[in-house]
Amino acid sequence: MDNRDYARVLSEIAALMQIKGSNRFRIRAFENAARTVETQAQSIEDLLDSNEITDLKGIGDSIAQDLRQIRERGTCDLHESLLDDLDPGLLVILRIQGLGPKKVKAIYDELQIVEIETLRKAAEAQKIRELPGFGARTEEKILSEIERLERAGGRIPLPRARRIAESIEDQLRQLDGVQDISIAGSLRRGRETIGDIDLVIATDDPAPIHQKFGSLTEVDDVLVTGETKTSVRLRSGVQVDLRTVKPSLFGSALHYFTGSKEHHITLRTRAKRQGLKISEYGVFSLENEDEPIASRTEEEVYAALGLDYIPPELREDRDEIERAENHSLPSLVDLDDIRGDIHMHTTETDGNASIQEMAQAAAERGYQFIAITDHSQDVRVANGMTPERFAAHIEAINQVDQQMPDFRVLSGIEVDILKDGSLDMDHDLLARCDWVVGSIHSHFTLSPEAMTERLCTAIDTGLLSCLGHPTGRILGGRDGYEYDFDVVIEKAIEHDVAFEINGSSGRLDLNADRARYAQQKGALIVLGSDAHSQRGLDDLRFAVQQARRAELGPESILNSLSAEELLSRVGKTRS
DNA sequence: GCCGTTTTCGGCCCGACTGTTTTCAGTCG
Repeated sequence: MDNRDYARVLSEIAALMQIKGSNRFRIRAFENAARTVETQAQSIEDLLDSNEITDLKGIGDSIAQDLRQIRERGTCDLHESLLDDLDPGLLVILRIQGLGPKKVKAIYDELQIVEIETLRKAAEAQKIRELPGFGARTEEKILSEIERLERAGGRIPLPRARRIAESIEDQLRQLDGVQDISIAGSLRRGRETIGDIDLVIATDDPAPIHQKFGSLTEVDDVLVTGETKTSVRLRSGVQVDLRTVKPSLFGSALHYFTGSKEHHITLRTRAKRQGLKISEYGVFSLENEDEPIASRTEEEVYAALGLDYIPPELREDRDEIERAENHSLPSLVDLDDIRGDIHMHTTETDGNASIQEMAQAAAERGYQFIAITDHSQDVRVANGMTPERFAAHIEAINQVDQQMPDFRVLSGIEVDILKDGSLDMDHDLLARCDWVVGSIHSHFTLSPEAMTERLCTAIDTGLLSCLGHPTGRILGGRDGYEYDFDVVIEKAIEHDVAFEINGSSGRLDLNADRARYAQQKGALIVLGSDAHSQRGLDDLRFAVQQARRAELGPESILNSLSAEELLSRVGKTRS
């Protein structure tokens, strides 16, 4: 079992306890523990073995005991007894927006409904509106939410959400009276998947802005309208929430709507001890709740709390508040620190721009170098290169390099790591080119032992510069392949092979938790866009943002080096 | 159930909006 399996059981316990009406702080304890387990890069089973599990934030003796039982049986006493009382189908029903634990419980108690399909039929037969506390509006909402859930499904990958959000943001920015606007929520924090999009606008005249927002062509349905808040559903199925505030309150509102919820809970608890209160309207002293001490900017909000500014990517209630207090927050990498991109494709394989065009586009973005890394022949769907084609491609890349005086075009390849760990290209050609991304594109379902062996064998060739998309996961698609991360990290360190954070839309791989872990172990980290077009180069910003979530500064990111320095740092054992 | 500048007990964030209500519980973020 991997960490997600443990986290799932803990989340289910929290959700079932909600429906049962248990103590809300006990529920929160399980929610917190689930989050800690899920974002832990180190395996929970190792931590159980070494008795370090209770060192994790939010995991005490009791939950540690539950985790041991989950390892033995896939469940634990508490989980089982909750499921004796309640039905697991209720967890699915709880996902319907507008139905919280109380309403789910009422529907269960009165009508014994535990399945979406039965719920739909009951709603269609107008049985729901007869229940106490329910009405016709709630019943209609349930039906439309069920339909939406089935159409769209859960969360969407960050890059896609970002593009949708920026298009809406651009339109709203043009409106009269908009003094400032920002994307907020989990999108601003760079979470890898997004439930909905949050926008905050500073204005003195909110009414016409809410009205315009509700009538954008992308909007399918207006869900909520108030004086300060409008929620809409786009035709794409994505929900967008807009909040407007007076310009003097923009900072505190943006801070509030950026979250995370957990960051705020800890922050507010701490503030209360200091005799302060925080809301979206600012930081207040308890003596004077009329005038905020700070509200205009996020920097002022944090300063009023005696804290250094905490970047959105770190606001996850890990240890950032303590570190902001004692001035030990890391200084995070920024897109401006990036001097080059080391993973991209051209028309030679499955890209749609030439070497020249990619180099030009990268230079226009202010980069100093790129590596061209087309596929090897095992990836037939991508028109992978034979050794003959690759040899000619190296020549072509070198020619472009010579034509660009202040720019380096490194010759490279994304070579397939085959099932047995051998590399899908002649070794002398791999040794001759500048940069080798080693990636897995086949046989994803080997045993963890075989996969570990496969990766180590590939690294042992001494020919790799980095591992491309090192876990192979697809956001909202397949999970990554499993292997012993610690063993591969060690092997990669031995041969100076970097781990890529791949920024392409569906990947974000390594994810932030793993990247943080690998870097702390001493591994090298490099960012790649995996671009298949000039515009695809912009995806590097998603890799940068995951690196920021991983708490990495420019000194930990190889892309902030010059091409020469970069090459001297990796694959030192390449002969 | 967890945690500790309130430290082994007592506390655990805060406000907007909705829908079903006649003053507020439930939900969401």
